[in-house]
Amino acid sequence: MRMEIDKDFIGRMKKIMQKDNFLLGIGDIARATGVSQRKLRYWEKKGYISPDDGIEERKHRKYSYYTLAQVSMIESYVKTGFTLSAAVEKTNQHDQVSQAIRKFISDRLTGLVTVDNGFEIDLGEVCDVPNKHLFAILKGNEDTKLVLKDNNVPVEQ
Amino acid sequence: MRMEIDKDFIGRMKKIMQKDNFLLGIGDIARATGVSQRKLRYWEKKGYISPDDGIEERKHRKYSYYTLAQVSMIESYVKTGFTLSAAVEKTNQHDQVSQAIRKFISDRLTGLVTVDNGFEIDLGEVCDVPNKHLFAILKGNEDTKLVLKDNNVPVEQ
DNA sequence: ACACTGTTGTCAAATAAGTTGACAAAAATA
DNA sequence: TATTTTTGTCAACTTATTTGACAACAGTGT
Repeated sequence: MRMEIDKDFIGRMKKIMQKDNFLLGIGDIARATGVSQRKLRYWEKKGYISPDDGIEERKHRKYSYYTLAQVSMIESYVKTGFTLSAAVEKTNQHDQVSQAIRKFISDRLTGLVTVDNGFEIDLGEVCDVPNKHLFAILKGNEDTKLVLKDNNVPVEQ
Repeated sequence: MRMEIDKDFIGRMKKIMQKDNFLLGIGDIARATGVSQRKLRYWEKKGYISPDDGIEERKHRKYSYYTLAQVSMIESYVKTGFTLSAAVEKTNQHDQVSQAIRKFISDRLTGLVTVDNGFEIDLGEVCDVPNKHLFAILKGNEDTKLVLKDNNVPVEQ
C-alpha cells in the first residue's frame, strides 16, 4: 500500500509549521521540563530566560517554544553538574538552532508518501544530482534512511 | 567564521527533541490557532479533538502539540470553505505526519556547523553514496540547499 | 567555624484564567 | 419555512498564577 499525500495538504502543513508561534504557561513549562515554577521565576529575575512580551498585556507569564527548549537545555546541563550560570552560557551559545531546523523542514518538505509501515519524505533535489530527489525513508522502528531516487513526477501540463 | 557545534550539545538537543511532550492550555491553543475556546469545547463534544488525559487529574483541559497541529489544520480547511466534518476527515487522514517528521530529524541529525550567516546541518550518509555526508545549507534568507560533501571526520582512535 | 551570597521551597492574599450550564443568535440544511 | 448545527455571551464557581515574604539549604571564601 503506497499513497502520495496530496500537495494541498502539504502546502497547508508547511504554512502551519512556518507560523507555529504558540505560547505556553508557566505550569506547562514546569511540567514539560521538570523545572519548578519557583525556579523559572528566579531564572527570569536573573535574566537567564524571558517570558514573551506580546502586544496584548497579559497578567500571566507566557513562554515561547524557544524558551521551552532553552529551559530544557539549561536543566540538562545543570543535572550533569554544571553551575546554573555555566549551563546558561552553554545553552545560549547556540540559540537559533531549533529555529534553523524548522526552517530546513519548512523549506525542503516537497512531498510525502505513506507506505506500509511508515513514510517517505520527499526533500527535493540535491545540488549537482540531476533528475533525482532525496527521500527520507521511515519504516516502523528502523532507523531513518536517506535515499536518492528517480524523480518520476508526471510532467506539469 | 566557521565553527562546529560540539557533539555533546547535539546529543542533549536530540534527547530533548525526542521527549518534547509538552501540553498547552485551551487559551494557548485559541491564541495560536485563532479558534475560539467555545469552538474548541464544542469540537471536543463532537469528538473531533480530545484533550490529553494525563495520569494526574487536571481541572483544566490540556492539549498536546499534535492537537495544536490538528486544530490548525481543521481551521485551515474550514477557512477555505470545507464543512467542519469534512475538514476533520481530511485532517485525520494524515495524522502521524508531524510525528514522522520529528522522528526524521531526531534520527538523522548528525552534526551542526555555524557559518557566517547561517547553519550547515549534517544529516549523515546517504544510501549508496560512500564517504560523503548530506548537508542542509541554510544561509540568511536564501532557500535551504542540500549538498553532498566529503566527510572529513577524523578517524576514530 | 563563620559570614555571605545564591538558590529553592512554602505560605498567604489577591487576581486572572478556565469550567460548566444555560439561553439566544447566526448559519447551514432539509 | 422549519430544523438542526454551530457559536457567542453571561453568571457562578473552581483552579492556576502572581507577588512578596520568610526560612532553609548549599556553596564560597575568610
